[in-house]
Amino acid sequence: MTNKEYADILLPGVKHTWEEYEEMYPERDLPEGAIVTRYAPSPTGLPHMGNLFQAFVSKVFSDQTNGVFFLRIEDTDTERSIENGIEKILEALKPFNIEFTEGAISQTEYKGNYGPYIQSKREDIYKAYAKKLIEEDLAYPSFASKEELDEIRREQELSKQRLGYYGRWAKDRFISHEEAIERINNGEEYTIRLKSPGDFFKKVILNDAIKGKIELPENDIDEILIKSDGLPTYHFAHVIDDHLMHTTHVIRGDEWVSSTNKHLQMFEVLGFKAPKYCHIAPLNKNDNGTIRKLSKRKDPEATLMYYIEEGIPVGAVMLYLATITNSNFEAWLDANPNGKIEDFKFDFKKANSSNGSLFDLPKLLNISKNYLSRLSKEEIYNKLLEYTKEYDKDFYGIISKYPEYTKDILNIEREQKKPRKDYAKYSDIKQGIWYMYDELYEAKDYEWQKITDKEEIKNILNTYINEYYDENDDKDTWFSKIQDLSNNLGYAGNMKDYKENPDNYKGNVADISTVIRVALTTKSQTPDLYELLRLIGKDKIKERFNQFD
RNA sequence: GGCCUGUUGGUGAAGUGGUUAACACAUUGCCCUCUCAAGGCAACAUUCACGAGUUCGAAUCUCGUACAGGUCACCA
Repeated sequence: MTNKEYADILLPGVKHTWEEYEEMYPERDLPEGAIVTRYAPSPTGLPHMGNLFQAFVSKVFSDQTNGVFFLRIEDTDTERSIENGIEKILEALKPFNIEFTEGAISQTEYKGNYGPYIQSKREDIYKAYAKKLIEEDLAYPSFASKEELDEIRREQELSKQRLGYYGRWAKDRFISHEEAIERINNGEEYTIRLKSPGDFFKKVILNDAIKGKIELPENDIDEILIKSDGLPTYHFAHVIDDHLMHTTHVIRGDEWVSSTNKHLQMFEVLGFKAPKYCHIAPLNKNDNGTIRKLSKRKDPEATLMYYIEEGIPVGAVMLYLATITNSNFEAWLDANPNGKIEDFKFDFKKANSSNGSLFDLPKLLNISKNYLSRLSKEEIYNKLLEYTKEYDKDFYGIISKYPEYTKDILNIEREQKKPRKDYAKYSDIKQGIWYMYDELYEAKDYEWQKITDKEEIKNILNTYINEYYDENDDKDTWFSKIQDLSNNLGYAGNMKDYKENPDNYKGNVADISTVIRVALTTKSQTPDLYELLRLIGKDKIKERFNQFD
């Protein structure tokens, strides 16, 4: 019996030969230096921050070289795959502007010439290549059951040997074709394993684009290529797919580095050119002093929905991911405040090569503050509208009723060189400006400061509104009138005077304006009082001044 | 246990044989100021986990130790 006939028996019904597949997926026609990357999740749940980070890095590198960034679904674990996994992944990623140039669109559709992009639909392809290896006597059927494998492991542990199906432990390597066929005919289940040519005591070099040179022992384990359900293992699927899809850079989590010797070996054995590997460190978190990987189950901030629900701007999240990717991004942004992520040249060498970066929420919030302060009033108004529509319907109703008024409020000290930075999230905004709306304003819980005497307060307010306040004043005359008022009532209009001789005065101009501020808003801390008064208007100011008693 | 990787201030980090060891966040203090938010200025690692070695010279190179992470599935 020839090896070819043997391969046909082991993997029957394969429609195409590997040579045919090679022709079906030719080299890509791309400009010099174009990077082809992919995001290759298993549809076992929703993507989390770590996944987003990986996708972000992959996209950034392909974008800046006019390359390709595609989505491949790795669903060879039928047990763990969830319903509508692809749609859920796409939907979760959508708000973060992760768009793919090609790949799966839904369970049944895809775009691009290298599909299908769902591994369970590529079964024939993997088998075609497995057959090639069987024909070349580089792969063989293995009948070892779960129990037998457990037994081997036990023995290895007991005798303190390296774990795995290799060398003399790989007994099925030596099964004759005849015996194999007989056992198959008897209905025994089997896998296809690689006949590993590796020597554990020799080294293979992985030149990682991020981590640099890493020496690994050659792989000598007879890794499973095709599982007994006919689907490939991750390792085999990765090698076949990234070869056929012409991935130039495999960007993945660094939990894979210790398996990379297997992958390099498979590329070699199949005669393929291996891609460049870029292993990125995981996102960590400081949990009461211990550093651990960000966990989807334990950490709310690991889930993508957290950011949407909290109202943390997606744009800020992306800026934060950019600074984690290349720490010099931050300095660049500082020098180019209106710079876009697309304009920054990312570099693998500048990526964090250690054991992981701390995912620091306070830092992200700081970036977010700056981000929000740079938006125009229209931009922030529209974003706020979007957010409240989903998460604060009452407030949504109010701000959509008064669009121009709301924009003016949001614009206080905004469109200037050093804008206010008081909000890190869309959800912070309401508590900063609620008192500007009659629908939300309540004349109670006044935060009076130094001046608390009711009669004194009334006197200040009445004098101010009747004798001093004029809506047509510009800011300077507005303030000088407050100073006049202060002087006339026995308060220092000038802070310096007050500081020099505090005993000469009942108080100072700050106390006076605080009274006005609190009477108007109930709060002692607000944005610029001049703007607030102007926006509220004289009639309503009077109304509010009369409400507190 | 084997294999791989890492360890720079409270935190994230620059740094690749000669630097006063960048920068950012946080913190503290001062200034500015009608409150706040900002902004400005300053302080914060005599030292880069520890121990040896190479070198005129080491955070940077070598070895060892400690600690941390990853990985050793018919999961990805």
